[in-house]
Amino acid sequence: MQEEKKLKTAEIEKQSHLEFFNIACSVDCVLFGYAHKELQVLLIQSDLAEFAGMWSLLGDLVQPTEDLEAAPYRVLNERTGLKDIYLEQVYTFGSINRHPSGRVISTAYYSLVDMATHPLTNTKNGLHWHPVNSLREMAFDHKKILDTCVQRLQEQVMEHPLVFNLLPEKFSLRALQDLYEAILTTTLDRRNFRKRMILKDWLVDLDEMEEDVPHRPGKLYKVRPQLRKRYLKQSAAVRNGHAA
Amino acid sequence: MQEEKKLKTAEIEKQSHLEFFNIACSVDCVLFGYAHKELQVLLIQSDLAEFAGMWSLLGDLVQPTEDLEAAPYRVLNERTGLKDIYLEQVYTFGSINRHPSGRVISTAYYSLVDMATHPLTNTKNGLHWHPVNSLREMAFDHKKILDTCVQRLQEQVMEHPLVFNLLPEKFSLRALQDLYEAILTTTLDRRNFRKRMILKDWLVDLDEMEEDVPHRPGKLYKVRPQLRKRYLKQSAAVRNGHAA
DNA sequence: GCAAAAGTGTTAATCTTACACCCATGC
DNA sequence: GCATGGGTGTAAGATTAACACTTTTGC
Repeated sequence: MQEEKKLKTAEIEKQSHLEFFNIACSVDCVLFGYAHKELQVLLIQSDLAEFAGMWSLLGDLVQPTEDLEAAPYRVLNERTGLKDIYLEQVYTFGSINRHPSGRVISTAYYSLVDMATHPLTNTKNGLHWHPVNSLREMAFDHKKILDTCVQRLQEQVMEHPLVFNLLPEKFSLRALQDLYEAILTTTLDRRNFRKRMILKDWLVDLDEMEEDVPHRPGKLYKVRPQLRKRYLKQSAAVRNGHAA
Repeated sequence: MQEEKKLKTAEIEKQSHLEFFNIACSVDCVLFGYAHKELQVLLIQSDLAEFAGMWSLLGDLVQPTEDLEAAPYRVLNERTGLKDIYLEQVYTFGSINRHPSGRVISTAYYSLVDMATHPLTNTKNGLHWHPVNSLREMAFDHKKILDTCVQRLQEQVMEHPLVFNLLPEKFSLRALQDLYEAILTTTLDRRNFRKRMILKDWLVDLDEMEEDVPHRPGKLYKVRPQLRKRYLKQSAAVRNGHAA
């Protein structure tokens, strides 16, 4: 008993000097896409035996020479080629045993990525888009991270013009509403939705119509250019200035 | 040029193996108190030469053997003796140069602490309560952290029954309103404030009156006991269950 | 002309804000 | 009785939610 206590103390003593820096910091990116009227998330196969066959988010260790907030931009860029789009920090996960091969604290970010204009450049390690709502189990605590990010996205999406990266440049209000319904997993009243969007003043009426639709064509809109700067493909300068 | 590149590559190579774990993780706690009708924050003198004479938040490195979220509870407990009260993670700060003596990534938490019933047990290193609104400069990036936490507190405070730790068990609506005004740094309409509080159903009318006031005494209220459990002094079990 | 989706307005309910007078107490 | 803050209600405005019919196109 006494012996055991002494050992423990010694161990803690040792750790307090050598192992404080034995915690690694990583980022995990929840990259949301949109296809087939469903919200998608970019996943990769876990390379750990413990999680064989399970999907994981895109993550990487934070480099000693990069700002924490630069790390998810790097991951995003490495995986999709995208450089300067909206990324939001959501939460930091740090349970002792969340990573089987060591102590890793991970900060989660989410972003919205246009799957259509940024096709994956490779499918190594099973990199692929997966419908968010058909995911049950994931590697690490990534299901929890994903859920937290989906919730945050849902909270933000009505207040901020985030979603326009997920649509082509020209889109109909119906397409926009479909997207919102996919994100919020509800149905929305068409008239109220249109009123709200008009009120928000995020859209520019293009005076163009849908073509080749088997019904009455809808008007086409685009997002106001200023908003594109702020939330979508934006300059590095703006991005850095935005960091909280 | 070529030489330099080679060196850099070698350096990065080295870092990728040895120095990934050379990033330390810490937590910084923004402990809010309330006195003299002002929001206060618990500060300590910075022990670094770089920040001589400046105040800093209470922080500590995350132990290798504790969950990230356990760390702020430990810091809180070490400084105030409080064990189980509401702590919310706010944001993680990780600029390369935020800490002069090494790479430290810090996750910020805030909490609300009753200064009256939990007086400081020591004033070592200048530990003291400081009015939030008279702080200009702080050590590290702690002013930014503080500002972020104040903002989060302001966002949360009307939606959640957070503030009752900052008042005695029995309080008048006026005292409650003073507190809200201190937190939000606005004035509030008395009638509308009272209506809102009644609507929220957070309070129990004690059928008692203020005493020894030089004017008409007000009714006394307490917070509903269930809410005390959820947000205030709560059991460790509840706390652990609450972690996001 | 039929199927399919676009487009459009009004009403009721709710919530938010602004605002003024009488009341109870200590001195 | 006077100074101080306690206590109360109402009306206007803004926001949100519910709801149905006509129009345009492709086939």
